[in-house]
Amino acid sequence: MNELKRERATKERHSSTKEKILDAAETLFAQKGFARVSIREITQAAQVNLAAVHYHFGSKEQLIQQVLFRRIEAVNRLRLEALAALEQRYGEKAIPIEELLRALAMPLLETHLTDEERRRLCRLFGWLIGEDNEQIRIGLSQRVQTVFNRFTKALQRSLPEIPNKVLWQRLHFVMISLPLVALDPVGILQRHRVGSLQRLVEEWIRFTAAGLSAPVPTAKGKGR
Amino acid sequence: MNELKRERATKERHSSTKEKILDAAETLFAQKGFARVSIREITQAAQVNLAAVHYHFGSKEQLIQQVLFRRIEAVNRLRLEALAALEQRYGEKAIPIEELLRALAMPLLETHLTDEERRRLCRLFGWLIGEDNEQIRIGLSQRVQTVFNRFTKALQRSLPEIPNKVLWQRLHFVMISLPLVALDPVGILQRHRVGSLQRLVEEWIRFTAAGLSAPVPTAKGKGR
DNA sequence: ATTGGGTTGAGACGTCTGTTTTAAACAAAC
DNA sequence: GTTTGTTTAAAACAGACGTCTCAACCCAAT
Repeated sequence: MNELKRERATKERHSSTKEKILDAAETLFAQKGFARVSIREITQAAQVNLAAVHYHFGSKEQLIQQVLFRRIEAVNRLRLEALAALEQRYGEKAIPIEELLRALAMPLLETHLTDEERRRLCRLFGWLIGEDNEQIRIGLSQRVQTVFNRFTKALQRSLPEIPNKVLWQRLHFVMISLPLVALDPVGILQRHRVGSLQRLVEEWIRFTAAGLSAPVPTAKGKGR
Repeated sequence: MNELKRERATKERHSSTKEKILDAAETLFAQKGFARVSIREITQAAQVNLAAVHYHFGSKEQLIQQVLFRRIEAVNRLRLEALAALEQRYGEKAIPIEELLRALAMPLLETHLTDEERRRLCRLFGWLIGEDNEQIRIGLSQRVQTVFNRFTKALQRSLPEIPNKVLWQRLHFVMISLPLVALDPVGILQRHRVGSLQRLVEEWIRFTAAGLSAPVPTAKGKGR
């Protein structure tokens, strides 16, 4: 009952106050980090009242969480959809690693994003790395877990000779480096004209695909 | 003249006010990020007067830069020393990629650091990624450049079949992922008992070595 | 012993922060 | 019409913030 009423009341023009706040906050957080953005800045950008943040979210801390969780869930959804499409396409056959990596990277490279928006999105995840708020870390790893499991399983079929545990670890290396490569914090794109981010990501795919496939040393002697 | 006087005056017990501030600031920045640490917090931890920060550094912004530059220069020094040692050891022969990667990783794994200090150091570089202050970015890439060039050159001798440009790019992937792996933001170490950070870094070395060595596709047709 | 410059101490400066409160509107549901 | 959930407006709160001032201090050089 409450939910229905709220839903209709807030859908005045398909962008509720809550959403406006989330959108503005996400943009600003991505630009300057969580601490350097004030609630006043957010409400001003969103063109809503200052008190609205505390009405809808309770505190700045909870707003930050909502911003992050909304975005990570969207990315997760896209990744799982891409994986499902691949599984349907390949059926019984193992999916090439490169395709799996593309499915992971794609949500950060969506064509409907401008280059600037893409950078913002990646930067948002970049800020996350230093974050040590326990609630955020927990909520985040919970949300990422299913994506991890599904992709590890798919990888396992493509790389049967590599133990599950090692694949898990290597997938971490992959997931950690991706947003940073897409963010391009050192400016590879400008320095050597790589052309486009897509080209850079293709290089990253070749790099990580080889890393994932690296032979593991056998228990006795050195596996060369 | 001024310099001499200052040098002697500040060397009261080999830890000057300036150094105490830098040390305390580094620790706190690593824990909470640059914005969330106040200079009152820093001076309190360093047991110096509040005004000392502005006397020695001018502003908080410049203090941040000093903290970063001091640390990156220390890491650079260790990396170049390790590389020089390798070059002496191997002489004419090409240095194995794994050894080069170890030389890059070593400064973050120095044994005289506790696990907690190591995490702090890596986290400090983590915060850096999101930073978009231009002065910091410029000062930083300047300082990293020589390390990059020297290691690329060494890599080139070990991987002659890979074009220089590609090696440069791949080295970026390596350098970006290293501090994050050492920081272990997702907690691989705890989740699967990898044992120690050293073990994890060895896994990272195997991963990145394979990535660096990945064959590049030839201009015509797909280089498989 | 006194001078003088690098250094420190304690305090105050506006300004901005997150948060809370109060009152008044507004739209839709019953 | 009344209720209910939402939104706005304006103001205030206490506290923290970066910065600045200025007298006091220390210690080598004269």
